[in-house]
Amino acid sequence: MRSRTINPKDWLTALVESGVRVTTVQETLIDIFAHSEYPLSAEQAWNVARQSRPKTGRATVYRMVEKLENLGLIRRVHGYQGCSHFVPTLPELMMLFICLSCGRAEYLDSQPLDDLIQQSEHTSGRHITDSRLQLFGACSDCQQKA
Amino acid sequence: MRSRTINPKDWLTALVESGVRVTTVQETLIDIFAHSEYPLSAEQAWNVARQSRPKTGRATVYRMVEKLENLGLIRRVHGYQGCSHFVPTLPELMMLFICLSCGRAEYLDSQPLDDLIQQSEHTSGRHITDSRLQLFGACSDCQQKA
DNA sequence: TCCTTATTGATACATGGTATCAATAAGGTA
DNA sequence: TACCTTATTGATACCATGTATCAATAAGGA
Repeated sequence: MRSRTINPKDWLTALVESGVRVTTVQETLIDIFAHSEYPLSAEQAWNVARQSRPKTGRATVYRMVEKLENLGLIRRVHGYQGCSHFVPTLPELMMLFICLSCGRAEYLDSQPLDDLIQQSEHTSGRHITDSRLQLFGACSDCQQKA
Repeated sequence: MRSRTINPKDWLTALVESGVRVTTVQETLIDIFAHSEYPLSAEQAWNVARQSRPKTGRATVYRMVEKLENLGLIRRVHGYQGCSHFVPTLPELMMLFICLSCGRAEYLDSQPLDDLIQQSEHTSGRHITDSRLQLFGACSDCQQKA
């Protein structure tokens, strides 16, 4: 169910196309977010970044996180541990699932849900432009262990 | 679509049953949250509360908000303005809709969605215990004006 | 290689939320 | 009703997370 096809190179390309200069901090942070299986906060990303790049500034990381979010490359997780963690965005629109036991983020096909939403738009007169759709629980691994 | 049946008296009852003493701050805050059409933050609730009760303490309001949330009487809105706003919880499980134009919160029937989720549980081996389901866009009023 | 300028990192600051603790007031009891 | 115990409150100080500022640095075109 977790078929992530995230290519850090594409992220760099997206950044360049947004008109910024390519720096080593960017590459470091892109790598961190693109490869983490767990939602990361800016603070956590900062800590990870300094392991390989000790002088990395805190503000810089916060700025990068904001930029990555604005470009749609990472996506905020609205969870129990707060709302300041991020996961990579998949190319397709997918629903997030967070395992409360192991903390991992999984992506679920949200097509049926999208259909449902589109249907309701017609009948209600509302116009839906964005959604925040997340599920919490136990992933199948953790479910089996329990 | 917005059929709110919230009774402040029930909230007081719920508080009492949770084993706390009934105070005037509680009544003030319950009234504020139960009657607001817009999601309110603790800070906003504090400001409103002080209009009728000037000496109300900030920490007290934060404490009450936490208590009301724990009792399930109010519910956190995960939105664009941050994740620190709250709306009254309806007796039934409903999906939240926030109008990005007027800011009002509406409640949508989430039964079809619940069915969908339950279905996916069977096929995936996951166990879903909680969900964060919110939609954003323009309500039918704002949609017509545009 | 040089030069311009976006980006960075250090610092100070703002905001949102929490811990502490003496003063207050609920509400049971005599 | 007055009293007493103790939960709750409000003021303050505090902490954590995020943002503004600005001189120093480094991208990358000329």
